[in-house]
Amino acid sequence: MNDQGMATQGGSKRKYVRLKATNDPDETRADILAVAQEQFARHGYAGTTIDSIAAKTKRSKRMIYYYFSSKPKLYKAVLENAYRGIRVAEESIRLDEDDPRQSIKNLVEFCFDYHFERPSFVKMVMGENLNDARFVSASDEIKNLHFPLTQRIEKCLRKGYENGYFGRTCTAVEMHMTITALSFFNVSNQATFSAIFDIDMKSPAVCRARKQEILLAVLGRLDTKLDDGFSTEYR
Amino acid sequence: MNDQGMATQGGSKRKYVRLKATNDPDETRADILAVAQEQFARHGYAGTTIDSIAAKTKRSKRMIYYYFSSKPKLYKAVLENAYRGIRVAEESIRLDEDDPRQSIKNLVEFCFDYHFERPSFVKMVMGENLNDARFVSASDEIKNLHFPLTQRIEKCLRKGYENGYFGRTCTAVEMHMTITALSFFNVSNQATFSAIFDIDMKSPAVCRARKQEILLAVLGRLDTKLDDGFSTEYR
DNA sequence: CCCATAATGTTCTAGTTGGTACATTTTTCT
DNA sequence: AGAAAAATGTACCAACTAGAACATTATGGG
Repeated sequence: MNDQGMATQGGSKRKYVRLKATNDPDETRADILAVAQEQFARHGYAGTTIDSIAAKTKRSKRMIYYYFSSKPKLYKAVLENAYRGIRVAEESIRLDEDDPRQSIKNLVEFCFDYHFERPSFVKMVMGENLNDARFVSASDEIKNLHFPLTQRIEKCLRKGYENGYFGRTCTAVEMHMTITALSFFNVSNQATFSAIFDIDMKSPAVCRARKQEILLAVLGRLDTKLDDGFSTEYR
Repeated sequence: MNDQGMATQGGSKRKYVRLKATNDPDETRADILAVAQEQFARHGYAGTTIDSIAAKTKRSKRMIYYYFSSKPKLYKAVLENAYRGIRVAEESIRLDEDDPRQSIKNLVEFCFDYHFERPSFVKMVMGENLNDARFVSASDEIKNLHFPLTQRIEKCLRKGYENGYFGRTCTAVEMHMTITALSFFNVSNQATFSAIFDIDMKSPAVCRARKQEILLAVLGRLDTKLDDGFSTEYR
């Protein structure tokens, strides 16, 4: 792989990429990053030791400091990499279907699947929240990554409301939060929920049912007219 | 406080409770437990040091080992205490209203508020999930605490469906999961969401709107008939 | 009032962990 | 080929941490 001598996606600025891989900084960086994500996700920031990362790496501990300088900087690199992943993936969601309900369905399906298939991303985000989002707050890159999606959702919601597909509407951020919450929780709290209610939330059947459930709640939110005889205002 | 010489709620088995509080095991235990919950919630299991707990306690580190033997046992005590708290509180939710939609509303409101007001409980649960629910799985007490609520929810859902209040129904566990997910996420991911979308999710206005949003989704789920022209089956 | 015991304080240690100093090999450029 | 620079390996340390050893005080029954 990468034996064409072409530039790699990594941050290396060398003119010519070496063909032999005895010393391979890009590979080393990527290796460290992948192992670090796995470890930080599983054991949290404090629970992860640089030694444990190094042990699972093809290179030595020295390399972690060589490329990432310190534990917090390594963590930050992992986190930004993770957020970049979901934001890029979101671009491919189809939100311009003729029937906006189909767009919302696409959104739910993407969100559910993305989280379900990437538990270590979910755990990274959980870790950040336990840490009061210290690293997310400090990263301009992460904070500037979300605008596109909410704007597209807003467009979709407006279309659905104006064309009479949705009886109600809500803000794009609220919609995004609802869908994300349901998709996220399905993974983030899988361990305790599975243990307490004695179900296997990873099984295809349960997973399928849950996805359908989420879709019903989300579409129900946009569709319902329950004003008849029951006020939803809080007393 | 507790100057009547009556038995305290703690595990002490002394016949007579001391009136002076120079040595006060119940108080010491409770103090340690509260501080420990706060610390474990904020910094996770690995991130919390016994020394840091001791420093915030009125007593010394020695007492932590005196009453709780080890770090994992202290953690387990904190966790069981936290779960006991919510299960007991759940008993007071009114789920037998004439209008089952009101029951569901009560449930949503309770769940939302309980989590919102107890971020450290939420964080404990997050920590457990990051740890693959190791302690929850090992605690029979926690696992046997949930039955009452789901049974009551099921009764409420059946009544609502049979009496025509709900156009659809679902299992009690699904309903519980949906409501919990939305309420839980609102707290668990507050930090990253607030940072990324630049909103203050702790403000009363945002909080109120969010609660309403959740209620609409949940009731919408039970109410909607969207079979007209749009199938929710996955293709 | 005295003593067994419960409750608390102080000091130390063995093991870990983030990070560094120093040494060595590999690659690139001329 | 040979020197400079990049990449990697090894050995080590200072700080921290869970827990234990040892010492002391407070309490309540007789």
